[in-house]
Amino acid sequence: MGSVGAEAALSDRDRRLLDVVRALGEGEVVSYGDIAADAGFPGRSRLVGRLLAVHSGTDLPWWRVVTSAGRLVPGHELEQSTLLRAEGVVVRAGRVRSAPVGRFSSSN
DNA sequence: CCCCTGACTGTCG
DNA sequence: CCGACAGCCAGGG
Repeated sequence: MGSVGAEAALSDRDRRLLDVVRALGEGEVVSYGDIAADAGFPGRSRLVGRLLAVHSGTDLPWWRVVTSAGRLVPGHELEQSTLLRAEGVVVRAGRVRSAPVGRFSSSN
């Protein structure tokens, strides 16, 4: 334990937000607001965006997070769409098939 | 401490 | 569908 991992520097709030993102499974897509609300911080959607932008590259499945409109992350649409499609999520014109209200599957 | 920017969101036209 | 506005909070200069 004594390792000073990046998480060690995180505040309880940030850690909780990241925890919610990590809890996402394959084909499960939610919005920034959902993450924030689920972590106990309704309305703090911007925090999630900034947090993901900083921590992207770790164990964080950032591609499972989209905007409330189902819009993919600007600048990462191609990569994100590829990752989502690989999980069975239907992506169309930089957008997920419906509103990010939970899990997305080709059979749902 | 002030000001600007941002991987956000909902409303309005 | 898209742009403009307002509300929101945090970080960097």
